Amino acid sequence: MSAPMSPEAEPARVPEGILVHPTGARSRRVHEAALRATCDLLDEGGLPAVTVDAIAERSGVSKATLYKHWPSKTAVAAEAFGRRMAETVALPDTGTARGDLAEQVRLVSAFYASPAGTVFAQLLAACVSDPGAAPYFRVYFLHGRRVAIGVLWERAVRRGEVDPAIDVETAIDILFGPLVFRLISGHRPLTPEEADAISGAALYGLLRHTSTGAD
Amino acid sequence: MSAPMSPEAEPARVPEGILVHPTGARSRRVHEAALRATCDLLDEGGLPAVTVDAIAERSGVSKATLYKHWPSKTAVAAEAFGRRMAETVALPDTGTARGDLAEQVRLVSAFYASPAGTVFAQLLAACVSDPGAAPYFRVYFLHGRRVAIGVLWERAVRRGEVDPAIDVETAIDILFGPLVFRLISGHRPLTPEEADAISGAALYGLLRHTSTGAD
Amino acid sequence: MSAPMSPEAEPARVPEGILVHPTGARSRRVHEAALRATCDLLDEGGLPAVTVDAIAERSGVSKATLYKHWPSKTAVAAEAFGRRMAETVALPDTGTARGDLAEQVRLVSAFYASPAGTVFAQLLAACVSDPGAAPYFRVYFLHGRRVAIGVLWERAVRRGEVDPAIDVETAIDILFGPLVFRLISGHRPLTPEEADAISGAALYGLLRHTSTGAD
Amino acid sequence: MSAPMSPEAEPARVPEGILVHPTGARSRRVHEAALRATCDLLDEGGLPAVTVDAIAERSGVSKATLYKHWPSKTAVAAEAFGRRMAETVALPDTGTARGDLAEQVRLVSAFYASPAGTVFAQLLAACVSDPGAAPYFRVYFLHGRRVAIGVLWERAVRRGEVDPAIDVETAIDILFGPLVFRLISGHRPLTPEEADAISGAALYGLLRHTSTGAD
DNA sequence: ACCTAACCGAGACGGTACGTCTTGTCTTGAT
DNA sequence: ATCAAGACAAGACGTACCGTCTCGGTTAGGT
Repeated sequence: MSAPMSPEAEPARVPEGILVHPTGARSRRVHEAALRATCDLLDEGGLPAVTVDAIAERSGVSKATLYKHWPSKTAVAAEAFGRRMAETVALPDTGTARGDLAEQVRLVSAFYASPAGTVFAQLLAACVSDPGAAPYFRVYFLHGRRVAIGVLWERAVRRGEVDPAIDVETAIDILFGPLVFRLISGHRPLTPEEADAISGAALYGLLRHTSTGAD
Repeated sequence: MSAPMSPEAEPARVPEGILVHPTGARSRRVHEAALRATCDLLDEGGLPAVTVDAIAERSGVSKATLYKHWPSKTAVAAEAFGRRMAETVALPDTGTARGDLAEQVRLVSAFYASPAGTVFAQLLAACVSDPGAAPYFRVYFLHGRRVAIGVLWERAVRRGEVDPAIDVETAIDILFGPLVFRLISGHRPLTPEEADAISGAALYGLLRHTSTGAD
Repeated sequence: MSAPMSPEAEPARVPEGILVHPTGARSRRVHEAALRATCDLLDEGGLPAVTVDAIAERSGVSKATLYKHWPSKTAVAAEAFGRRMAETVALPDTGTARGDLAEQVRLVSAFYASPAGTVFAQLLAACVSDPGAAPYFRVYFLHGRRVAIGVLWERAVRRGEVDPAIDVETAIDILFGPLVFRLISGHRPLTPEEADAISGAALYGLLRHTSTGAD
Repeated sequence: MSAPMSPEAEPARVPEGILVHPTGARSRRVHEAALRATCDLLDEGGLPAVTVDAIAERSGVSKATLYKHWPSKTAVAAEAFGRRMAETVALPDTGTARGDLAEQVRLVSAFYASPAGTVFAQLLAACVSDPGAAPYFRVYFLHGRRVAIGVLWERAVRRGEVDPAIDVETAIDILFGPLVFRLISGHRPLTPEEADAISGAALYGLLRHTSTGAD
């Protein structure tokens, strides 16, 4: 949680792609005013409501200054959204890996189906056409989520419940990629039942479990 | 594959959300000219190059007419892209389900990593902020793909190689959702190795295969 | 009042610039339906509300047919307005020429200040950018007015009250030109008092009346 | 003659209806570039050639900026035309009021019959359907003309040649209203002879000069 | 009673201009 | 030196209206 954008501290240790604001005293004030205004705008109208002019007007930070702190409005929105959502990550602990992971898939599915999930989808989509914003989204939002789930996975590996040969990144993508796909394309709903079907298939695999008896 | 937009044929059987242009004789000419021009634009500059004005200028179809045929430029691009890609679906046949599915994941991964994959990502992203275009993308692109993979899955089910309790939709999302997630967010590369890791984990499941010994 | 556009009668005796509709039986119906619809539109929103599409929709007359009967929408509006206003010309008879003319100036001033006067101004203005419509406005509206005032003038000439050397056309323009100028440019109001000031100055001339005797 | 649009000078003393652009340093450059381009367009194709897009392209001033400086393209054209014509007002001095006024009517009549007169008519007409532009036309064109003629009239009043009871505004309208009427409606030509007929009738009045004694 | 034109409705279409919106750069002046 | 305020160019957007056109259906008048 060390503030990765603290400018005067170590401006060199910059996560690649993330701007470090100019020199540095009123910067903090500017930074936070902009993020707060952007949060409000996100609440009111989602990403479409986040306009550089709107942020400038709300926050009292001028457009020129905004462009010194972020490469684009999407980056501001990504950072604002990421910070706001940072506290909402609550890890389940059901006692078993399959229980934890299934519950987590349910939770994320519910999150995607909520208003905040809409904003998430908008940000994800915006990053496609705005590559400069992608690092912000990864650092300020995705990273925290992946770390959290990494904890679950590590626990499961330690317990010997999951296949240790599988990379945690792969596991995450298999569990949540389907949800993301549905969120974006909207070809299927994001209900708890669907979430369970997905986690079930992901945990046990698509192949037939012939093992037990004769086929 | 009867032209689904032929108006006088069956104007009633409209896939929901897909516009059927008003009456309809010169319509066909207009429709195809617009799609052809849009394809060219997609080739040259991806979705950002697809502008209503550009389509109009290239195709000789006026803007007003374009808006009578499609709800937005994204819809035109989705239909154009979908039609163009319709023929490229080639199903592997390796003899086993796990071989077929793994190969298909590799193929799709390669597709996503290609220039056309970039356009795919742009369209997917655009549909988030342009709901009117989503049906076009689903009908003209996604549908064909899902049907094709459905064939693979059916074959696998018939062979008894995969778990028949798993819905084909769920299977598809688990196999390709991770690829889509990576394509959009760019947090991980789309290499053949990664594709294999994903298909492997999806086929065999995340849980530890205790099967060998006593359970 | 003889229908000057009756086609089968004498299609040759066409006032220059006025279209004579094709051959001729349903023509009358079309003609009148269009004019009636146009009148309604003029009432509701003035000339800006008169759109070719709007006339077509209201009247049930197709656009193509409208263009066979009139060169432009302004022409339709001019004819419609002219016919509608034809009956409103009421000539004053006060006993003296100066009384008649002054009263007429007051009446016309009041007309210009009324809603119908707004439409008159719009039509006049439209004729500048739509030369094809000008003949319609002259024939169906201005002509009747000028004829009516010509009667007044003739009477005044016969009575020996006005200068017989002055052309009636000149007299008309001097009396009403100022009103038209004000109507269009809006630099001065169109009140009864102003009307009297204008007719007074026009009747007695701008020069000082030294005639009587010593001053 | 003091630049009436200099913003920082006295932004309050605004002729009603005339926009005063927001703040204002580069404003002057923009303002003049737009007016110059508009003048060129007026020369080449009259008011119909004056298009917001055309002005923007020619002048390098963006459309959005144009709309911040003027309420409509007609307003730009009116200001451009007015400024351009400002220097052309040359007052006659024949020694007598009737000579001066008659000559002025001839001059204005000739002006109306010239290409510039066509533009004048177009602007006058456009102001009917574009009320926002009318103040511009009055302030930048009509006002100068009326002031100039006011000088003539004052001189005539001082000389005791004209009726001092007649308001200068009324006199102006009676002398030039007929010309404007003819210009717009085109019912009569604008020849020098007609101009003399008009000024003669206006100066001496319509009533018969009878009266008293010998002529 | 037909038959053959002309006429008509309906409305799609290309074209042109509109007025608005957002982005990212640049300038000015105050702190 | 930094910043707010905001003007500005660029260019896409979606709409409106125009005038032309193509399509069938209808009506009439000549046979």
